[in-house]
Amino acid sequence: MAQGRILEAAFFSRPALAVARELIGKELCRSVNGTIVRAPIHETEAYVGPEDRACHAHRGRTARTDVMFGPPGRWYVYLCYGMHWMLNVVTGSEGLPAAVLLRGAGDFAGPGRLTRGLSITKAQNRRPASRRTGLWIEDAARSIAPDAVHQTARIGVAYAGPDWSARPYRFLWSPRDHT
DNA sequence: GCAGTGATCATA
DNA sequence: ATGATCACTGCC
Repeated sequence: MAQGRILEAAFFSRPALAVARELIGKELCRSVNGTIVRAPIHETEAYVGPEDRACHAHRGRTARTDVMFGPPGRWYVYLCYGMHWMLNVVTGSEGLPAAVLLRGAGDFAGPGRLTRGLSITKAQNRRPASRRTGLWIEDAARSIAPDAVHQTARIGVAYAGPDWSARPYRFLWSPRDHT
């Protein structure tokens, strides 16, 4: 299978919502022990900045959220519920904390299953998305029909309050949908 | 429906 | 030092 163009900082240095939408259909690529796995991304969520009450950076710059304040195109990986690694990519301008959570790719449905399936842990935290670090994203050969990308509220963010938790910042690839 | 599991952060 | 919280998953 042909390799696509590797997405660089220019792709990620835009608002999280645009990046989250356009990541649908791109290929998440993981290299472990010389074997490369390419998984089409089918579910993402945008965490748009410090004003976003669901975004970890809403609480300010801490040891954990520091990476979101840095340059775009780096991985933000953190542990949730003591056992699940969550994989995000930092977006937007340096100094403005925002990120996109990768919730599903290939056969992996759910953010915790995705990281487990691709052997992603805190070892990838703060590293750039690049071939060199073994975890990157490529443009896909296939194109996604615009009406195949759906939006819903984000999952598991009720703590953010009715306004922010209801915003349609989750993007889903639903190729078989018909209306 | 809810327990597991441990890093993180606010509070002291 | 302590306790609450948590961008989830799997099993009841």
